[in-house]
Amino acid sequence: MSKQHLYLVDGSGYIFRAYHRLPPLTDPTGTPVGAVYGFTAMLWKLITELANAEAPTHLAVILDAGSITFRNDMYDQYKANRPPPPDDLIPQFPLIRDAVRAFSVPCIEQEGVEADDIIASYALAALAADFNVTIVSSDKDLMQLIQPGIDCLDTMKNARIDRAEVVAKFGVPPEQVGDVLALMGDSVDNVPGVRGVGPKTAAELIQAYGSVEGVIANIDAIKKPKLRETLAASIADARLSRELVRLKDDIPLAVPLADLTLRHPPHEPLAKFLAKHGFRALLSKLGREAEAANAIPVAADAPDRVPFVHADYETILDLAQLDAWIADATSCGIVAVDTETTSIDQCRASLLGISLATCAGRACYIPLNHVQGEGLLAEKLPQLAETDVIARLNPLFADPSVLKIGQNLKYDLIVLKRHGVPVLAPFDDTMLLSYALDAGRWNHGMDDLSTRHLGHTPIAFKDVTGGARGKWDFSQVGLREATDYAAEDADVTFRLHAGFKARLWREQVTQIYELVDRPLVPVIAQMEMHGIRVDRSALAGLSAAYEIEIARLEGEIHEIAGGPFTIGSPKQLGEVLFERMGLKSGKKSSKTGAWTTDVSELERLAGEGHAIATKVLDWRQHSKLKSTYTDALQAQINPDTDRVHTNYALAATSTGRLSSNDPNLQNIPIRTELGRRIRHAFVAAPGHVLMAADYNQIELRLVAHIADVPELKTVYAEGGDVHALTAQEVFGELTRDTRARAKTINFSIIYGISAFGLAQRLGIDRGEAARYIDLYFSRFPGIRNYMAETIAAAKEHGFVTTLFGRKAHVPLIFSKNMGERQFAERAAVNARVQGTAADIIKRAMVQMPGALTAAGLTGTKMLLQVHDELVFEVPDSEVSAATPVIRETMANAHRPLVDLSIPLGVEIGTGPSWGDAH
DNA sequence: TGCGTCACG
DNA sequence: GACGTACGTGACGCAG
Repeated sequence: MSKQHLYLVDGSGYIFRAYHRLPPLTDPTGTPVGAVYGFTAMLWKLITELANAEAPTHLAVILDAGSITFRNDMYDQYKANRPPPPDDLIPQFPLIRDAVRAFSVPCIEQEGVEADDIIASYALAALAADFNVTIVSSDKDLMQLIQPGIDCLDTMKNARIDRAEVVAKFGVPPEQVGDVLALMGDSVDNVPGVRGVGPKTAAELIQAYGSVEGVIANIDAIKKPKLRETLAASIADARLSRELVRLKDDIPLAVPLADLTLRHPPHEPLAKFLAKHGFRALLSKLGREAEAANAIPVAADAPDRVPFVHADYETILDLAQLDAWIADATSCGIVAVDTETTSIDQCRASLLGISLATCAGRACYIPLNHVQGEGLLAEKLPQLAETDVIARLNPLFADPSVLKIGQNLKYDLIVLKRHGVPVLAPFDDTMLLSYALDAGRWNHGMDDLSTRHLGHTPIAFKDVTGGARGKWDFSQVGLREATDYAAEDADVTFRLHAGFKARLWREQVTQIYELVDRPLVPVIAQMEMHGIRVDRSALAGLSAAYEIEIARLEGEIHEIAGGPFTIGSPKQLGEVLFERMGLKSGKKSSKTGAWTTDVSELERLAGEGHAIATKVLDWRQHSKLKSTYTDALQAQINPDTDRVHTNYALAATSTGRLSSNDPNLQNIPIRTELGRRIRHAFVAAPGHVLMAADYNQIELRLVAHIADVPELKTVYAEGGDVHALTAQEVFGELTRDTRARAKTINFSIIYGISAFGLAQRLGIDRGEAARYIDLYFSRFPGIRNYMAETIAAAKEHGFVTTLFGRKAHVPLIFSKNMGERQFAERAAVNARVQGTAADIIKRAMVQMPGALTAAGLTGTKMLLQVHDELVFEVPDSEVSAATPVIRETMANAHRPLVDLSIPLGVEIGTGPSWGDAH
């Protein structure tokens, strides 16, 4: 006969996790119930779905009764930093007690102690009574309790945590976890710990000395001087922390163990509770189909109410079927769309199929060009004709009353346009919604979003196409499998949309999404489709010239080095320079222990007169230019258009900037004459010129505005020289040299200044750099305030916002590690400025097509964006008319959303090539 | 795949 | 007084 098994649910911990993981659902009365739903579903699962050997015989939910406990007597700052629960979570606490009662499960809480203490007391009492115990929690404090007969269950990850897991996680067994936790401290609970001691150090110390007291007794034996000092200074904190994390395990049991017996969930109260809050999926699981059908479901669509069932996805093979889906989409007023193609290159990909979803769990795939067999033997499977399907879908795609949803819709927009779909509007993009909500917190790819927000990981593309190497093309995937994969993507997109859309207003990012990022999609799609003309033979000529130079330098380098080696291998180069040749003090070695051979190091050697260093630098420059630019760009020319089509990533950066890839056209050389030749290979089409329009010092202008520095604003208003002003203010005189140094100082402000960094850039010592910074701040006190306020805002919210309301999350601002935290502080300061500049140029791009059209400039095309620069291809006849339109559009791009107290300067140049347009 | 390096704003 | 040190990207070659 199997043992009795008590499950102790850590209610508080679970509620918070459910709240953050689930979308903001509301019940029919408008009460928020997302966390209640998550909690109820978890309890249901626990009671009904565990296999016999693990099934609970006894169950209790433990909650925190109040925020003041006996630990506050020990330390009044305990948990003092904890923010109050979010507004819409507060009304859910009583509902969770209702839920527990509806299951006829005891709900235990007690003033003056924490849920963890009650759990500890019950766990040990039950163990003594020969129960098995499972603690449903992922709280690290509770892991102290794990021992034979007691384990932890993380229901979110569906993972059991036993002794071995604890050892793997903490480096010590459960009975020593409390000692490790005490040394580490906990910033959330405000357990002081020992400064500078993280999980690794704490584990090492406890492994060596057994306990906090053991460490204290052996402080003198600790090798690292810094650690020894900190520990010696923190003995009181360490002892206090040890007591704070110690669980109180002898609380009298408020409800005797016998009363925790789990009875089969009584249907009536539970059904009533589920119906009241609209939890239809659970009602049907309870066998209450009728009530499920009648209940008003939770609003905001609970995406995880509906399971993912691949078999439910439909393959569309006849027109009547297709028409039914189109009718469904039209009556729903909303449809998720996804395309399957032969390539990730949107400008070359051809269409294989289209999937649609009209509801969570209701999705289909319309295969168009799937084949059976390979190569010449490939035979097209019976499917609907592409032209017929496109003709039927076009009215839906253009229907203003039907919202189209996509994930990275720019891709689909381009592919579909190339296959006869002129319009896809109105639309929402889940990738961009996620970006507006969570930029800087995580990536915005569909698989990650699905796993994170829906708790479901979609089928991986490479699993469908046969292994890592992609044995097959997606065209050869069978229709059933293709449907499982493709329809699931549309289904996931549909479900993600509901959750994101509900958060948009609440989290105040509607403007950035609706007026900046979303309208940019068709604009960028057009730019990518236009592409830019590249002179292939010019590139080939450069490649050949670089090749000769590389070969020559290679010979000379090997000669000096006394033998051949791979110059491109930093490892080998370092060994040659600093070991074989014995060059002096090539000290710097990094994490891998290898010699540093970067530009600054080689320049130092060159300055000391080592010819080999100069030659290696030269070799590096030539091989960089050849491999990354002249060779690679030739290969990127699209044979159909004879132009290069970059791909702009709209949700890749943490600050709101775009990024460019395949190929990256935002890092084409310009700073050196040698590299600049590559820019001359970017040319205008016959009868056109290239026009480059740059914002002048936009980020520094924004600093002047945001930090409200009167002197800087005046200089910008009067068209003066800001670097000259800075030179005058900081150095007291204006010379070529002081102006150059002032320019560096101004840049350092944008990046979040540090004396060390500035010293390195200026080649001066730290003290001097610190004096300049002090002087700068005393001259422009607004800047110091602005930086402090930005950092304070980041610490309060975890993000900073641009003038347009874009959020840039900086999660490391909460790091215990000082280096990481300072890094986050600099990133926060920079993100406001960099992000606002990104918003401005994005607004310019959104408004540009309309401005050009309104001026009758139908031949002028926007081709590229390089952060503060836009590149256009302009017919010769339109050059003089286009210049003022582009200038005005860019200079006024912030209006009417934002007011600026400085003007935005725009510099415009034209020429036959990009190199000539600057 | 991770690292070092270097191209850009 | 020590810590590590500018902000944001993408692509390449090497070596495990």
